[in-house]
Amino acid sequence: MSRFYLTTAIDYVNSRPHLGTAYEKIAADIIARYKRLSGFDTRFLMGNDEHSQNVYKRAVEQKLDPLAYCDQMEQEFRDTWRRLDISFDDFIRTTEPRHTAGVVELARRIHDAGDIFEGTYEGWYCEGCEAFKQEKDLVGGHCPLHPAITPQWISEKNYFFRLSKYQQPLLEHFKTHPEFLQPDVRRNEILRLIEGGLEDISVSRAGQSWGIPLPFDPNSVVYVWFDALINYASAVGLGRDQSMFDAWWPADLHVIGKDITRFHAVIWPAMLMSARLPLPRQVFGHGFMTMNGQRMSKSLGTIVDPIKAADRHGADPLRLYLVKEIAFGGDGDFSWERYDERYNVDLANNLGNLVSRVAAMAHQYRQGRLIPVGASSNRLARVGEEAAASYRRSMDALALHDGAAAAFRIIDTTNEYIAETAPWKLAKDPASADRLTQVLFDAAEAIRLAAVLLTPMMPASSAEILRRVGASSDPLRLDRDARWRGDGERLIAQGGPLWPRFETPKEKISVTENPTPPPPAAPAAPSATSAVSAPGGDRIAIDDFMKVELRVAKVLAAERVPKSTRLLKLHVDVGTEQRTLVAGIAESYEPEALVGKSVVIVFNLKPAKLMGIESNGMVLAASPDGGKAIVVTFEEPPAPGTRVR
RNA sequence: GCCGGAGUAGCUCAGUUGGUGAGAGCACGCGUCUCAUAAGCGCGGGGUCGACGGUUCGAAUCCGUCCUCCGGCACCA
Repeated sequence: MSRFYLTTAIDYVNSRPHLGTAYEKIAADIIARYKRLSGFDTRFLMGNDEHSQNVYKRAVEQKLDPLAYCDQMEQEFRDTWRRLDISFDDFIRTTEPRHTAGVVELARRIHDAGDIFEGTYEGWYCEGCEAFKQEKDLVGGHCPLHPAITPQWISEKNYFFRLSKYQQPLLEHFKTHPEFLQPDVRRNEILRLIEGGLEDISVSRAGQSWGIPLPFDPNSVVYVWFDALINYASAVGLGRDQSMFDAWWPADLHVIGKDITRFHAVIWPAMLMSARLPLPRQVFGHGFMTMNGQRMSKSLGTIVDPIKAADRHGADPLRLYLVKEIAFGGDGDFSWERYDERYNVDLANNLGNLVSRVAAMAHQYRQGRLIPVGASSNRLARVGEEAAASYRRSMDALALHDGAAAAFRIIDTTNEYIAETAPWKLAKDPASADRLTQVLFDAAEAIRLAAVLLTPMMPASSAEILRRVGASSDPLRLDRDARWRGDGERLIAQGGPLWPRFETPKEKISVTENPTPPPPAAPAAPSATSAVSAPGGDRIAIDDFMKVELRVAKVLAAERVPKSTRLLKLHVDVGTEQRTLVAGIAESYEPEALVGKSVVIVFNLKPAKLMGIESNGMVLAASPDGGKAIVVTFEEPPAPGTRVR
């Protein structure tokens, strides 16, 4: 039997999975289930990425051993995936010994190939800014912001991977394998990036303990990205079980988010080329999920909890909504309103109701037994066969949304067919007895066929529908079960509504009230003008707010960040000290215009590096949709350092 | 700023190599059946196909310019 090995990205464990993460797993799961249905011996891998400094820090914050913290997170992830009915065959964690074995093996191979070299990461370091400085940024050998401090020349030993060497081989591979990276938008972007030249990349970190030690220098650990990519190979036995590895490698498909395309379509294949291992057959970079048109972000409250979403109507309705609404590869939007709407239309009104009415008539007129007495309806059989063929074409091309739509064409046609044939009229005329039996049989058969096609999207619901129309649901095979079947007896089972209609309250959305009923509080559809409409049911306590320390800061100096269009580097006085911070306001403010102004900053924000500059704080500014930032200032500036609340 | 993609009905989108009077689903309105989950089915309103020029017998479709949005380079603090 031919095999199919597919993977999703492994997830950082520094927060619980949100709907965007879940979307990727659901899509991959639908592909995996489709492949099984198509008769492939399928292996579906997922996992967690644990060797990140952020994970380490998060664990330390919670006073946990990093591994214990990761164990805890693994449970959270597994719980979510179970709730969403994700049928992974294997789940790998980068802290497992089997992964280490794979990393060691691959690192050794690349090292043996001469593609790892020792280098130093070095530069001028300004203690005042706590950042490395470019030579060109220094004025007379000193940092312009700290003329009194002499910058230090610091260097750190690192190992580098000779990525540059693989520019041509990668271009060649892209040329000969147009399917390697999909969709095409992604492919073109990456092609241009490769054409623009590749730089060697650092693959190790010195002086850290959280990570996998390099086999040829135990004082360094493998850089987290290099480490993470290898999971796809270590999970199928690289460096540990050669026969298993031979059986499953190369992977047929890596399903990933578009943000990490470079790693999967450039670095990863180059690593494999260096190690003389076959390349994965395809990388698919899916789009992002937005919530009511806005990027999912914690601070905006636009994170959707996949478990809450599944609890609202069920895991299957959620899966169907995501895959049918969003063209696979493109970005997609989630809104509770739209989710409810699709649930009612597709499932309650069309599919669910169709199952109910056919079952009811089969029982009312034929005691639940349907035996075909003549030829099937030409129309239904033809639409069914056509839809099944189009479904397979779409699914093979990973056009999952089209696949789902094809299945629903059968359902729509069956509803039309019932209206046309009007079985309740046939039932009144004894002369039409055979005709009635056949009509009901055909309707049941059409439902069966649609349910088979929908199995990857809605595994549990499809099984229940198949049971109700008297068809078997275990080991389904597309080549056998996705054909119109005009023979055989059907014992129809009745049951309650598969998906009760969901009634949305009629009153219009208001800003203060919780607009939508129970499960998750559905934020009112915000107009395009307000980016900050707080979800009514998701307020924070005063204590939460008090964690944020806002203070008045006076701008002492400001300059543009080189090569950046949006960033300004500010040097500010916060009363007790002076700080450097970076703000994304260069599009609306000239640096000179800010000097001397008093602004509000988040004082107790963790430092972050932007364009190589460490930013110690964040300037508050309004961010109108599509407009330019407006910094919060004062008519009468208080003394620097004054607390704002 | 550079590169790429997109702008079609209130919303989400389809529209193959230019050619019958511009489509689908949802939402809305009307009608209708009664098997069914106030579901189904039928009909309908509504669009200067982003703007302006050009090529052509003919342009949503090809070309140019511009506007807006999105994405990547490259940065959400």
